[in-house]
Amino acid sequence: MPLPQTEAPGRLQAELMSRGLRMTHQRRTILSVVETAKQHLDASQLLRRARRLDPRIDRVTVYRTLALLKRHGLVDELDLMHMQGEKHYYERRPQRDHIHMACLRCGKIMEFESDLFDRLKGQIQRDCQFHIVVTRLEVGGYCAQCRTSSSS
Amino acid sequence: MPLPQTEAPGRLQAELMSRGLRMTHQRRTILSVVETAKQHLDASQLLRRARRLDPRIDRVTVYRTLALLKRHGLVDELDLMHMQGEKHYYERRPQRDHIHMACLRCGKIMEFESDLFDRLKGQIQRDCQFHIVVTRLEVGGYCAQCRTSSSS
DNA sequence: ATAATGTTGCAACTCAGTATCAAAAAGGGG
DNA sequence: CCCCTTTTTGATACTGAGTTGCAACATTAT
Repeated sequence: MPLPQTEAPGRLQAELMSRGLRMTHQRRTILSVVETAKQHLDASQLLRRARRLDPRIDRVTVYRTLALLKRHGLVDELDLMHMQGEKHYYERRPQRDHIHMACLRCGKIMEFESDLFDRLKGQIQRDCQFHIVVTRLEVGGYCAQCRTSSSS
Repeated sequence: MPLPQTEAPGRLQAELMSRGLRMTHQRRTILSVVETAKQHLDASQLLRRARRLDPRIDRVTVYRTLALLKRHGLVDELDLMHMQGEKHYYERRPQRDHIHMACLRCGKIMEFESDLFDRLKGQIQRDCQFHIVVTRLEVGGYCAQCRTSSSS
């Protein structure tokens, strides 16, 4: 039974170095935070965690590193339906795209993979002759718990 | 042959009035701008157009009216992959959801409807027991023209 | 080690969107 | 038609995410 995507720690770092980018102490720190995150983090949460490992990291460096990772397709930027403020959230780009569902009542974020989604992307590429680089499918609504517990 | 969604002008206004909301001069003006827009407009573009019809409209009123329309599900808010700045774009909520494709090179926005997308939403509701209120599927990539003309 | 080049921290800035609050306008009842 | 209550508005000040410019500093190749 194959391991479900061996999330090798240091993978991001290896990717960047293989592209000839300088590996600074700050970048290493930020990459490790991104790699070990269990939830979706925004830039200021990332900064706080990075500073616990190296207090002299500046927020500008976090933004610059995130921009770098985005440019190289190593992280995806999410809005999560802008449920609080306009900040963005980040996650390592997964091997297979998934959908983000945000419960408008409890704020929970759920992820969902689907063959239909993969087929839809294929259809877009074919029917629209559009070369897809990045997709973002976000859904707002009410989760099973919130649907039954009182509202809606 | 049925008309493809008679975009009756004044429809938004009628919707809001039927919900018991006060119809002010400013709201009427902003609604008419939203209804007659041929492209996706951001808040400041909406303000400029509204001011051509009534110069004493304030930008705060535009934001408030957009929030109102969003709350009532009458407009959708788009990010269009944040290609320039973090502003949002608005469009009347269509009868059938569609996908927005943004060309990362020329900036063109394309729309696409798909049965697969409708089926995917159905699958989400069923498999995740999630009651969908709003969806946003945005795709970034390269359009047919930009793919062939020089870069890839 | 040294030099060339890329990266960082700091501070100042931009820009979209929000909060507050007194003044003005809607709409219902007489 | 006018008054009264309630909602809406405009002005202003503010917030908060993200960016820019630049001198000082770290990284990598030599």
